[in-house]
Amino acid sequence: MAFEYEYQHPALAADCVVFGFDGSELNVLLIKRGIEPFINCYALPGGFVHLDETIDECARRELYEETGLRDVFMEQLYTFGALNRDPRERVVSVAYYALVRSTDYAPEGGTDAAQAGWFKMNQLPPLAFDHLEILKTAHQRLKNQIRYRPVGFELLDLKFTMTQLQTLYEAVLAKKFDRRNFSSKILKTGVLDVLDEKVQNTAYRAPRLLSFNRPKYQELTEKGFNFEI
Amino acid sequence: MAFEYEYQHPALAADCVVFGFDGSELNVLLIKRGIEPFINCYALPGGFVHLDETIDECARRELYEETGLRDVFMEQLYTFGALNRDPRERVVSVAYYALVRSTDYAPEGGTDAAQAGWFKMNQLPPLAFDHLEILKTAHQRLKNQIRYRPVGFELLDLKFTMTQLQTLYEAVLAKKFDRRNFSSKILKTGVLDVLDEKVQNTAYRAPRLLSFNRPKYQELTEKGFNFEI
DNA sequence: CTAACTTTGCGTATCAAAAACGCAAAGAAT
DNA sequence: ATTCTTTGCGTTTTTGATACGCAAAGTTAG
Repeated sequence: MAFEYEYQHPALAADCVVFGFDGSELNVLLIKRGIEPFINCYALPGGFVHLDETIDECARRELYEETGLRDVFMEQLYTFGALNRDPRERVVSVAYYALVRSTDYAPEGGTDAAQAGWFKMNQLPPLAFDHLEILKTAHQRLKNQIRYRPVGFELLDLKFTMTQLQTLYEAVLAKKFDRRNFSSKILKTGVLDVLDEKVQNTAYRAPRLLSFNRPKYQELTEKGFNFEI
Repeated sequence: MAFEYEYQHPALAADCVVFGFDGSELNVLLIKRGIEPFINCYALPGGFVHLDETIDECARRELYEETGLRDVFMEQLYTFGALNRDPRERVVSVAYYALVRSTDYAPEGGTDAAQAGWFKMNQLPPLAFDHLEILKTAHQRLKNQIRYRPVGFELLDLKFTMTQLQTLYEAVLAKKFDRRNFSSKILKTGVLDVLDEKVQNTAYRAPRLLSFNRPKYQELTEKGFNFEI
Protein backbone atom coordinates (compact mmCIF):
# COMPACT_ATOMS: atom_id res chain seq x y z
CA MET A 1 0.00 0.00 0.00
CA ALA A 2 1.80 3.05 -1.23
CA PHE A 3 -0.47 5.87 -2.37
CA GLU A 4 -2.53 8.00 -0.03
CA TYR A 5 -5.26 10.55 -0.65
CA GLU A 6 -7.26 12.83 1.61
CA TYR A 7 -10.49 11.68 -0.05
CA GLN A 8 -11.44 8.38 -1.59
CA HIS A 9 -10.63 8.01 -5.29
CA PRO A 10 -12.22 5.51 -7.62
CA ALA A 11 -9.94 3.52 -9.90
CA LEU A 12 -10.01 4.65 -13.53
CA ALA A 13 -9.78 2.27 -16.47
CA ALA A 14 -10.10 2.43 -20.25
CA ASP A 15 -11.72 -0.34 -22.31
CA CYS A 16 -11.79 -0.69 -26.07
CA VAL A 17 -14.54 -1.97 -28.33
CA VAL A 18 -12.74 -2.87 -31.56
CA PHE A 19 -14.93 -3.60 -34.56
CA GLY A 20 -13.67 -5.42 -37.63
CA PHE A 21 -15.32 -6.41 -40.88
CA ASP A 22 -14.45 -9.70 -42.56
CA GLY A 23 -16.24 -9.08 -45.82
CA SER A 24 -19.61 -10.35 -44.75
CA GLU A 25 -20.10 -9.90 -41.02
CA LEU A 26 -19.30 -7.42 -38.30
CA ASN A 27 -16.83 -8.73 -35.73
CA VAL A 28 -15.57 -7.56 -32.37
CA LEU A 29 -12.19 -8.18 -30.75
CA LEU A 30 -12.24 -9.85 -27.34
CA ILE A 31 -9.57 -11.22 -25.03
CA LYS A 32 -9.74 -14.14 -22.64
CA ARG A 33 -8.98 -12.92 -19.14
CA GLY A 34 -5.98 -14.56 -17.46
CA ILE A 35 -6.65 -13.23 -13.95
CA GLU A 36 -9.48 -12.95 -11.47
CA PRO A 37 -12.11 -11.70 -11.40
CA PHE A 38 -13.84 -13.36 -14.36
CA ILE A 39 -10.76 -15.51 -15.10
CA ASN A 40 -11.11 -17.36 -18.44
CA CYS A 41 -14.07 -15.20 -19.29
CA TYR A 42 -14.01 -13.03 -22.42
CA ALA A 43 -13.70 -9.29 -22.01
CA LEU A 44 -12.94 -6.09 -23.89
CA PRO A 45 -9.26 -5.19 -24.08
CA GLY A 46 -8.48 -2.55 -21.48
CA GLY A 47 -6.86 -1.69 -18.18
CA PHE A 48 -6.11 0.94 -15.59
CA VAL A 49 -5.06 4.48 -16.44
CA HIS A 50 -1.55 5.47 -15.37
CA LEU A 51 -1.08 8.88 -13.84
CA ASP A 52 1.39 9.98 -16.48
CA GLU A 53 -0.78 9.17 -19.51
CA THR A 54 -4.01 10.57 -20.87
CA ILE A 55 -7.03 8.28 -21.06
CA ASP A 56 -6.67 8.12 -24.84
CA GLU A 57 -3.07 7.02 -24.45
CA CYS A 58 -4.11 4.40 -21.92
CA ALA A 59 -6.68 2.96 -24.31
CA ARG A 60 -4.11 2.69 -27.11
CA ARG A 61 -1.45 1.24 -24.78
CA GLU A 62 -3.75 -1.41 -23.34
CA LEU A 63 -5.02 -2.35 -26.77
CA TYR A 64 -1.46 -2.77 -28.00
CA GLU A 65 -0.35 -4.74 -24.93
CA GLU A 66 -3.28 -7.10 -25.01
CA THR A 67 -3.80 -7.59 -28.72
CA GLY A 68 -0.78 -6.18 -30.59
CA LEU A 69 -3.00 -3.74 -32.45
CA ARG A 70 -1.92 -0.15 -32.88
CA ASP A 71 -2.42 2.95 -34.99
CA VAL A 72 -6.12 2.31 -35.38
CA PHE A 73 -8.98 4.74 -35.68
CA MET A 74 -10.26 5.21 -32.13
CA GLU A 75 -12.49 7.62 -30.30
CA GLN A 76 -14.01 7.98 -26.88
CA LEU A 77 -17.43 6.39 -26.51
CA TYR A 78 -18.90 6.77 -23.04
CA THR A 79 -17.85 6.58 -19.40
CA PHE A 80 -19.36 3.80 -17.32
CA GLY A 81 -19.52 4.53 -13.62
CA ALA A 82 -22.05 2.21 -11.97
CA LEU A 83 -21.24 1.40 -8.35
CA ASN A 84 -20.54 -2.32 -8.62
CA ARG A 85 -19.08 -2.77 -12.05
CA ASP A 86 -16.01 -4.46 -10.56
CA PRO A 87 -16.08 -6.71 -7.48
CA ARG A 88 -12.62 -5.57 -6.34
CA GLU A 89 -13.16 -1.87 -5.84
CA ARG A 90 -15.02 1.05 -7.37
CA VAL A 91 -13.83 1.23 -10.97
CA VAL A 92 -14.96 3.82 -13.48
CA SER A 93 -14.25 2.88 -17.07
CA VAL A 94 -13.90 5.19 -20.04
CA ALA A 95 -14.91 3.13 -23.05
CA TYR A 96 -13.42 3.64 -26.50
CA TYR A 97 -14.64 2.54 -29.87
CA ALA A 98 -12.25 1.52 -32.63
CA LEU A 99 -12.44 0.35 -36.23
CA VAL A 100 -9.87 -1.81 -37.99
CA ARG A 101 -9.47 -3.63 -41.26
CA SER A 102 -9.78 -7.31 -40.44
CA THR A 103 -7.05 -8.08 -42.94
CA ASP A 104 -4.69 -5.85 -40.97
CA TYR A 105 -5.00 -7.97 -37.91
CA ALA A 106 -5.01 -11.66 -37.07
CA PRO A 107 -4.38 -12.58 -33.43
CA GLU A 108 -1.07 -14.43 -33.24
CA GLY A 109 -0.39 -17.50 -31.12
CA GLY A 110 2.59 -17.45 -28.77
CA THR A 111 2.34 -13.77 -27.94
CA ASP A 112 0.57 -11.67 -25.37
CA ALA A 113 -2.18 -11.43 -27.92
CA ALA A 114 -2.63 -15.20 -28.09
CA GLN A 115 -5.81 -14.89 -26.07
CA ALA A 116 -7.30 -12.29 -28.38
CA GLY A 117 -9.75 -13.16 -31.10
CA TRP A 118 -12.52 -11.98 -33.36
CA PHE A 119 -16.12 -12.82 -32.51
CA LYS A 120 -19.14 -12.36 -34.71
CA MET A 121 -21.50 -9.76 -33.33
CA ASN A 122 -24.37 -12.23 -33.33
CA GLN A 123 -22.40 -15.06 -31.70
CA LEU A 124 -20.89 -13.46 -28.63
CA PRO A 125 -19.60 -15.43 -25.64
CA PRO A 126 -20.57 -14.32 -22.12
CA LEU A 127 -18.63 -11.19 -21.24
CA ALA A 128 -16.97 -10.05 -18.01
CA PHE A 129 -18.13 -7.06 -15.96
CA ASP A 130 -20.63 -4.80 -17.78
CA HIS A 131 -18.80 -5.31 -21.07
CA LEU A 132 -21.90 -6.46 -22.92
CA GLU A 133 -23.56 -3.15 -22.11
CA ILE A 134 -20.46 -1.29 -23.31
CA LEU A 135 -20.43 -3.34 -26.50
CA LYS A 136 -24.08 -2.59 -27.19
CA THR A 137 -23.44 1.11 -26.70
CA ALA A 138 -20.55 0.94 -29.14
CA HIS A 139 -22.63 -0.90 -31.74
CA GLN A 140 -25.27 1.79 -31.51
CA ARG A 141 -22.58 4.42 -32.04
CA LEU A 142 -21.30 2.61 -35.10
CA LYS A 143 -24.82 2.51 -36.53
CA ASN A 144 -25.09 6.25 -36.04
CA GLN A 145 -21.63 7.05 -37.34
CA ILE A 146 -21.98 5.11 -40.56
CA ARG A 147 -24.59 7.68 -41.58
CA TYR A 148 -22.31 10.67 -41.46
CA ARG A 149 -18.81 9.22 -41.63
CA PRO A 150 -17.47 6.84 -44.25
CA VAL A 151 -16.51 4.21 -41.70
CA GLY A 152 -15.51 2.08 -44.66
CA PHE A 153 -12.27 4.09 -44.57
CA GLU A 154 -11.34 2.16 -41.48
CA LEU A 155 -13.09 -1.16 -42.01
CA LEU A 156 -12.38 -2.02 -45.63
CA ASP A 157 -9.18 -2.62 -47.53
CA LEU A 158 -7.70 0.33 -49.36
CA LYS A 159 -9.19 -1.06 -52.56
CA PHE A 160 -12.65 -2.56 -52.45
CA THR A 161 -15.69 -3.19 -54.61
CA MET A 162 -19.06 -1.50 -54.46
CA THR A 163 -20.63 -4.76 -53.37
CA GLN A 164 -18.20 -5.03 -50.44
CA LEU A 165 -19.02 -1.51 -49.35
CA GLN A 166 -22.72 -2.22 -49.59
CA THR A 167 -22.33 -5.47 -47.65
CA LEU A 168 -20.60 -3.51 -44.88
CA TYR A 169 -23.46 -1.02 -44.71
CA GLU A 170 -25.97 -3.83 -44.67
CA ALA A 171 -24.06 -5.68 -41.93
CA VAL A 172 -23.80 -2.62 -39.72
CA LEU A 173 -27.34 -1.36 -40.23
CA ALA A 174 -28.95 -4.81 -40.55
CA LYS A 175 -30.85 -3.52 -43.57
CA LYS A 176 -30.87 -4.18 -47.33
CA PHE A 177 -30.36 -1.58 -50.04
CA ASP A 178 -31.01 -1.48 -53.74
CA ARG A 179 -27.67 -2.17 -55.41
CA ARG A 180 -28.10 0.43 -58.15
CA ASN A 181 -29.36 3.22 -55.90
CA PHE A 182 -26.66 2.53 -53.31
CA SER A 183 -24.00 2.73 -55.97
CA SER A 184 -25.17 5.90 -57.66
CA LYS A 185 -25.87 7.67 -54.40
CA ILE A 186 -22.45 7.00 -52.97
CA LEU A 187 -20.63 7.73 -56.22
CA LYS A 188 -22.47 11.03 -56.54
CA THR A 189 -20.94 12.27 -53.27
CA GLY A 190 -17.49 12.10 -54.82
CA VAL A 191 -15.80 10.46 -51.83
CA LEU A 192 -14.96 7.40 -53.90
CA ASP A 193 -12.36 7.14 -56.64
CA VAL A 194 -13.12 4.62 -59.36
CA LEU A 195 -9.88 2.79 -60.06
CA ASP A 196 -8.80 1.55 -63.45
CA GLU A 197 -8.44 -1.94 -62.08
CA LYS A 198 -10.59 -5.01 -61.68
CA VAL A 199 -10.78 -7.85 -59.19
CA GLN A 200 -8.95 -10.96 -60.40
CA ASN A 201 -10.22 -14.54 -60.43
CA THR A 202 -13.86 -13.90 -59.78
CA ALA A 203 -16.88 -15.99 -60.53
CA TYR A 204 -18.83 -14.22 -63.28
CA ARG A 205 -18.22 -10.63 -64.25
CA ALA A 206 -15.28 -9.00 -62.47
CA PRO A 207 -16.17 -5.78 -60.63
CA ARG A 208 -13.97 -2.69 -60.75
CA LEU A 209 -12.08 -1.57 -57.66
CA LEU A 210 -12.74 1.61 -55.71
CA SER A 211 -10.88 3.61 -53.10
CA PHE A 212 -11.81 6.42 -50.73
CA ASN A 213 -10.74 9.93 -51.67
CA ARG A 214 -9.67 11.34 -48.31
CA PRO A 215 -9.26 15.00 -49.33
CA LYS A 216 -12.73 15.00 -50.86
CA TYR A 217 -14.14 13.38 -47.73
CA GLN A 218 -12.44 15.96 -45.49
CA GLU A 219 -13.84 18.74 -47.59
CA LEU A 220 -17.36 17.37 -47.38
CA THR A 221 -17.37 16.67 -43.64
CA GLU A 222 -16.20 20.21 -42.98
CA LYS A 223 -19.33 21.63 -44.55
CA GLY A 224 -21.72 19.37 -42.67
CA PHE A 225 -21.90 16.51 -45.07
CA ASN A 226 -24.35 13.65 -44.62
CA PHE A 227 -23.58 10.14 -45.80
CA GLU A 228 -27.16 9.01 -45.18
CA ILE A 229 -28.05 5.93 -47.18
CA MET B 1 -4.40 11.52 4.83
CA ALA B 2 -6.80 8.66 5.14
CA PHE B 3 -7.22 6.58 2.01
CA GLU B 4 -4.55 4.28 0.60
CA TYR B 5 -4.28 2.40 -2.68
CA GLU B 6 -1.76 -0.01 -4.13
CA TYR B 7 -1.60 2.00 -7.35
CA GLN B 8 -2.04 5.70 -7.99
CA HIS B 9 -5.60 6.83 -8.66
CA PRO B 10 -6.60 10.03 -10.41
CA ALA B 11 -9.31 12.12 -8.82
CA LEU B 12 -12.66 11.93 -10.60
CA ALA B 13 -14.99 14.89 -11.00
CA ALA B 14 -18.21 15.68 -12.83
CA ASP B 15 -18.90 19.08 -14.44
CA CYS B 16 -22.16 20.35 -15.91
CA VAL B 17 -22.74 22.51 -18.96
CA VAL B 18 -26.23 23.91 -18.43
CA PHE B 19 -27.80 25.67 -21.39
CA GLY B 20 -30.78 27.99 -21.08
CA PHE B 21 -32.73 30.01 -23.60
CA ASP B 22 -34.06 33.46 -22.75
CA GLY B 23 -36.27 33.91 -25.79
CA SER B 24 -33.62 35.31 -28.07
CA GLU B 25 -30.19 34.03 -27.13
CA LEU B 26 -28.56 30.88 -25.89
CA ASN B 27 -27.17 31.15 -22.35
CA VAL B 28 -24.96 29.01 -20.16
CA LEU B 29 -24.91 28.73 -16.38
CA LEU B 30 -21.62 29.51 -14.66
CA ILE B 31 -20.54 29.87 -11.05
CA LYS B 32 -17.91 32.11 -9.55
CA ARG B 33 -15.34 30.00 -7.75
CA GLY B 34 -14.93 30.71 -4.04
CA ILE B 35 -11.76 28.69 -3.55
CA GLU B 36 -8.36 28.22 -5.11
CA PRO B 37 -7.31 27.39 -7.73
CA PHE B 38 -8.93 29.95 -10.04
CA ILE B 39 -10.60 31.74 -7.11
CA ASN B 40 -13.11 34.37 -8.32
CA CYS B 41 -12.88 32.95 -11.79
CA TYR B 42 -16.00 31.62 -13.51
CA ALA B 43 -16.37 27.89 -13.96
CA LEU B 44 -18.86 25.17 -14.79
CA PRO B 45 -20.79 23.80 -11.82
CA GLY B 46 -19.24 20.52 -10.73
CA GLY B 47 -17.19 18.64 -8.17
CA PHE B 48 -15.63 15.39 -7.09
CA VAL B 49 -17.38 12.04 -7.35
CA HIS B 50 -18.14 10.32 -4.06
CA LEU B 51 -17.51 6.59 -3.86
CA ASP B 52 -21.12 5.81 -2.98
CA GLU B 53 -22.70 7.64 -5.92
CA THR B 54 -22.69 7.11 -9.66
CA ILE B 55 -21.18 9.81 -11.84
CA ASP B 56 -24.65 10.83 -13.00
CA GLU B 57 -25.73 11.24 -9.38
CA CYS B 58 -22.63 13.30 -8.68
CA ALA B 59 -23.39 15.64 -11.56
CA ARG B 60 -26.96 16.20 -10.31
CA ARG B 61 -25.84 16.62 -6.71
CA GLU B 62 -23.15 19.15 -7.55
CA LEU B 63 -25.48 21.09 -9.79
CA TYR B 64 -28.06 21.28 -7.02
CA GLU B 65 -25.53 22.25 -4.36
CA GLU B 66 -23.93 24.97 -6.44
CA THR B 67 -26.91 26.42 -8.25
CA GLY B 68 -30.09 25.08 -6.66
CA LEU B 69 -31.15 23.52 -9.96
CA ARG B 70 -32.58 20.02 -10.02
CA ASP B 71 -34.70 17.63 -12.03
CA VAL B 72 -33.33 18.90 -15.31
CA PHE B 73 -32.71 17.06 -18.54
CA MET B 74 -29.09 15.94 -18.37
CA GLU B 75 -26.87 13.50 -20.19
CA GLN B 76 -23.24 12.55 -20.26
CA LEU B 77 -21.15 14.49 -22.77
CA TYR B 78 -17.49 13.51 -22.78
CA THR B 79 -14.69 12.67 -20.35
CA PHE B 80 -11.77 15.06 -20.19
CA GLY B 81 -8.53 13.49 -19.04
CA ALA B 82 -5.59 15.71 -20.06
CA LEU B 83 -2.64 15.50 -17.70
CA ASN B 84 -2.61 19.03 -16.29
CA ARG B 85 -6.21 20.06 -16.27
CA ASP B 86 -5.99 20.86 -12.56
CA PRO B 87 -2.88 22.25 -10.84
CA ARG B 88 -3.59 20.39 -7.60
CA GLU B 89 -3.47 16.80 -8.75
CA ARG B 90 -4.46 14.64 -11.71
CA VAL B 91 -8.19 15.15 -12.14
CA VAL B 92 -10.30 13.45 -14.75
CA SER B 93 -13.65 15.11 -15.35
CA VAL B 94 -16.77 13.56 -16.77
CA ALA B 95 -18.70 16.40 -18.38
CA TYR B 96 -22.48 16.53 -18.55
CA TYR B 97 -24.75 18.57 -20.71
CA ALA B 98 -28.08 19.89 -19.46
CA LEU B 99 -30.99 21.93 -20.77
CA VAL B 100 -33.34 24.05 -18.68
CA ARG B 101 -36.12 26.55 -19.18
CA SER B 102 -34.67 29.94 -18.27
CA THR B 103 -37.93 30.91 -16.64
CA ASP B 104 -37.62 27.94 -14.31
CA TYR B 105 -34.44 29.26 -12.88
CA ALA B 106 -33.10 32.57 -11.71
CA PRO B 107 -30.00 32.48 -9.48
CA GLU B 108 -31.00 33.70 -6.02
CA GLY B 109 -28.97 36.02 -3.85
CA GLY B 110 -28.21 34.95 -0.28
CA THR B 111 -27.98 31.26 -1.04
CA ASP B 112 -25.26 28.85 -2.08
CA ALA B 113 -26.33 29.68 -5.59
CA ALA B 114 -25.66 33.40 -5.16
CA GLN B 115 -22.55 33.07 -7.25
CA ALA B 116 -24.32 31.36 -10.12
CA GLY B 117 -25.49 33.22 -13.18
CA TRP B 118 -26.46 33.05 -16.83
CA PHE B 119 -24.01 34.18 -19.47
CA LYS B 120 -24.69 34.71 -23.14
CA MET B 121 -22.84 32.23 -25.29
CA ASN B 122 -21.18 35.01 -27.25
CA GLN B 123 -20.17 37.04 -24.18
CA LEU B 124 -18.39 34.56 -21.99
CA PRO B 125 -16.02 35.52 -19.19
CA PRO B 126 -12.65 33.74 -18.89
CA LEU B 127 -13.23 30.25 -17.57
CA ALA B 128 -11.28 28.14 -15.07
CA PHE B 129 -9.44 24.94 -15.99
CA ASP B 130 -10.28 23.59 -19.47
CA HIS B 131 -13.91 24.60 -19.04
CA LEU B 132 -14.00 26.61 -22.25
CA GLU B 133 -13.09 23.48 -24.18
CA ILE B 134 -15.80 21.54 -22.35
CA LEU B 135 -18.31 24.26 -23.12
CA LYS B 136 -17.45 24.24 -26.81
CA THR B 137 -17.86 20.47 -26.93
CA ALA B 138 -21.27 20.81 -25.29
CA HIS B 139 -22.37 23.50 -27.74
CA GLN B 140 -21.44 21.23 -30.62
CA ARG B 141 -23.51 18.45 -29.04
CA LEU B 142 -26.49 20.75 -28.70
CA LYS B 143 -26.21 21.67 -32.38
CA ASN B 144 -26.27 18.01 -33.28
CA GLN B 145 -29.06 17.07 -30.90
CA ILE B 146 -31.44 19.76 -32.03
CA ARG B 147 -31.66 17.88 -35.34
CA TYR B 148 -33.08 14.71 -33.91
CA ARG B 149 -34.49 15.69 -30.53
CA PRO B 150 -37.00 18.42 -29.83
CA VAL B 151 -34.72 20.20 -27.39
CA GLY B 152 -37.42 22.84 -27.18
CA PHE B 153 -39.08 20.47 -24.71
CA GLU B 154 -36.41 21.41 -22.24
CA LEU B 155 -35.56 24.95 -23.24
CA LEU B 156 -38.93 26.60 -23.84
CA ASP B 157 -41.90 27.26 -21.59
CA LEU B 158 -44.68 24.71 -21.62
CA LYS B 159 -46.62 27.04 -23.90
CA PHE B 160 -44.75 28.90 -26.61
CA THR B 161 -45.24 30.43 -30.03
CA MET B 162 -43.93 29.19 -33.36
CA THR B 163 -41.71 32.25 -33.60
CA GLN B 164 -40.13 31.46 -30.24
CA LEU B 165 -39.44 27.91 -31.33
CA GLN B 166 -37.92 29.14 -34.56
CA THR B 167 -35.81 31.71 -32.73
CA LEU B 168 -34.46 28.91 -30.54
CA TYR B 169 -33.48 26.85 -33.57
CA GLU B 170 -31.90 29.86 -35.19
CA ALA B 171 -29.98 30.71 -32.00
CA VAL B 172 -28.65 27.20 -31.58
CA LEU B 173 -27.79 26.57 -35.20
CA ALA B 174 -26.80 30.16 -36.01
CA LYS B 175 -28.86 29.90 -39.19
CA LYS B 176 -32.05 31.47 -40.54
CA PHE B 177 -35.11 29.58 -41.70
CA ASP B 178 -38.12 30.49 -43.75
CA ARG B 179 -40.92 31.16 -41.29
CA ARG B 180 -43.60 29.40 -43.32
CA ASN B 181 -41.57 26.33 -44.17
CA PHE B 182 -40.33 26.01 -40.59
CA SER B 183 -43.87 26.14 -39.31
CA SER B 184 -45.43 23.69 -41.71
CA LYS B 185 -42.55 21.26 -41.45
CA ILE B 186 -42.63 21.10 -37.69
CA LEU B 187 -46.43 20.99 -37.49
CA LYS B 188 -46.51 18.14 -39.99
CA THR B 189 -44.46 15.94 -37.62
CA GLY B 190 -47.29 16.03 -35.11
CA VAL B 191 -45.10 16.65 -32.05
CA LEU B 192 -46.77 19.99 -31.44
CA ASP B 193 -50.27 20.60 -30.14
CA VAL B 194 -51.91 23.79 -31.34
CA LEU B 195 -53.63 25.32 -28.32
CA ASP B 196 -56.88 27.22 -28.42
CA GLU B 197 -55.21 30.17 -26.79
CA LYS B 198 -53.39 33.30 -27.87
CA VAL B 199 -50.63 35.42 -26.42
CA GLN B 200 -51.97 38.48 -24.60
CA ASN B 201 -50.84 42.09 -24.97
CA THR B 202 -48.76 41.76 -28.08
CA ALA B 203 -47.72 44.32 -30.58
CA TYR B 204 -49.60 43.58 -33.80
CA ARG B 205 -51.36 40.31 -34.44
CA ALA B 206 -51.35 37.91 -31.47
CA PRO B 207 -49.88 34.48 -32.26
CA ARG B 208 -51.48 31.27 -31.02
CA LEU B 209 -49.77 29.19 -28.37
CA LEU B 210 -48.32 25.73 -28.91
CA SER B 211 -47.18 22.91 -26.65
CA PHE B 212 -45.16 19.75 -27.17
CA ASN B 213 -47.05 16.48 -27.36
CA ARG B 214 -44.77 14.15 -25.40
CA PRO B 215 -46.47 10.85 -26.25
CA LYS B 216 -46.31 11.69 -29.94
CA TYR B 217 -42.66 12.65 -29.62
CA GLN B 218 -41.85 9.39 -27.77
CA GLU B 219 -43.59 7.40 -30.46
CA LEU B 220 -41.65 9.12 -33.22
CA THR B 221 -38.22 8.87 -31.61
CA GLU B 222 -38.73 5.15 -31.09
CA LYS B 223 -39.05 4.57 -34.81
CA GLY B 224 -35.97 6.58 -35.73
CA PHE B 225 -37.52 9.94 -36.20
CA ASN B 226 -35.56 12.88 -37.57
CA PHE B 227 -36.31 16.45 -36.57
CA GLU B 228 -34.06 17.84 -39.29
CA ILE B 229 -34.89 21.40 -40.21
C1' DC C 1 -18.36 -23.71 -79.16
C1' DT C 2 -22.67 -22.19 -77.76
C1' DA C 3 -26.23 -21.27 -74.62
C1' DA C 4 -27.40 -20.21 -70.03
C1' DC C 5 -26.57 -17.72 -66.11
C1' DT C 6 -24.89 -14.28 -62.61
C1' DT C 7 -22.97 -10.05 -61.64
C1' DT C 8 -22.09 -5.56 -62.97
C1' DG C 9 -22.80 -0.82 -64.68
C1' DC C 10 -25.70 2.61 -66.36
C1' DG C 11 -29.88 4.45 -67.35
C1' DT C 12 -34.90 6.26 -66.78
C1' DA C 13 -39.62 6.76 -64.69
C1' DT C 14 -42.14 7.66 -60.72
C1' DC C 15 -42.95 9.46 -56.32
C1' DA C 16 -42.08 12.36 -52.09
C1' DA C 17 -40.08 15.96 -49.77
C1' DA C 18 -37.59 20.46 -49.52
C1' DA C 19 -37.24 25.28 -50.78
C1' DA C 20 -39.09 29.54 -52.47
C1' DC C 21 -42.59 32.58 -52.17
C1' DG C 22 -47.69 34.80 -52.83
C1' DC C 23 -51.40 36.60 -50.31
C1' DA C 24 -54.86 37.98 -47.26
C1' DA C 25 -56.56 38.25 -42.36
C1' DA C 26 -55.64 39.84 -37.49
C1' DG C 27 -54.95 43.49 -34.96
C1' DA C 28 -51.99 47.11 -32.87
C1' DA C 29 -50.01 51.79 -34.13
C1' DT C 30 -50.69 56.20 -36.28
C1' DA D 1 -59.82 55.21 -41.28
C1' DT D 2 -55.35 54.05 -42.77
C1' DT D 3 -50.92 52.15 -42.27
C1' DC D 4 -48.09 48.68 -40.83
C1' DT D 5 -46.24 44.31 -38.93
C1' DT D 6 -47.04 39.74 -37.76
C1' DT D 7 -49.40 35.67 -38.52
C1' DG D 8 -51.50 31.64 -40.89
C1' DC D 9 -52.31 29.10 -44.90
C1' DG D 10 -51.69 28.17 -49.21
C1' DT D 11 -49.21 27.06 -54.24
C1' DT D 12 -45.35 26.49 -57.43
C1' DT D 13 -40.85 25.02 -58.39
C1' DT D 14 -36.98 22.37 -57.55
C1' DT D 15 -34.56 18.76 -55.65
C1' DG D 16 -33.79 14.32 -54.04
C1' DA D 17 -35.34 9.42 -53.00
C1' DT D 18 -37.03 5.10 -54.64
C1' DA D 19 -38.20 1.57 -57.89
C1' DC D 20 -36.81 -0.86 -61.58
C1' DG D 21 -35.50 -1.90 -66.86
C1' DC D 22 -31.82 -3.51 -69.65
C1' DA D 23 -27.69 -4.74 -71.87
C1' DA D 24 -22.66 -5.84 -71.44
C1' DA D 25 -19.07 -8.58 -69.14
C1' DG D 26 -17.55 -12.71 -68.34
C1' DT D 27 -17.99 -17.26 -66.10
C1' DT D 28 -20.26 -21.86 -65.96
C1' DA D 29 -22.56 -25.72 -67.96
C1' DG D 30 -23.88 -28.61 -71.71
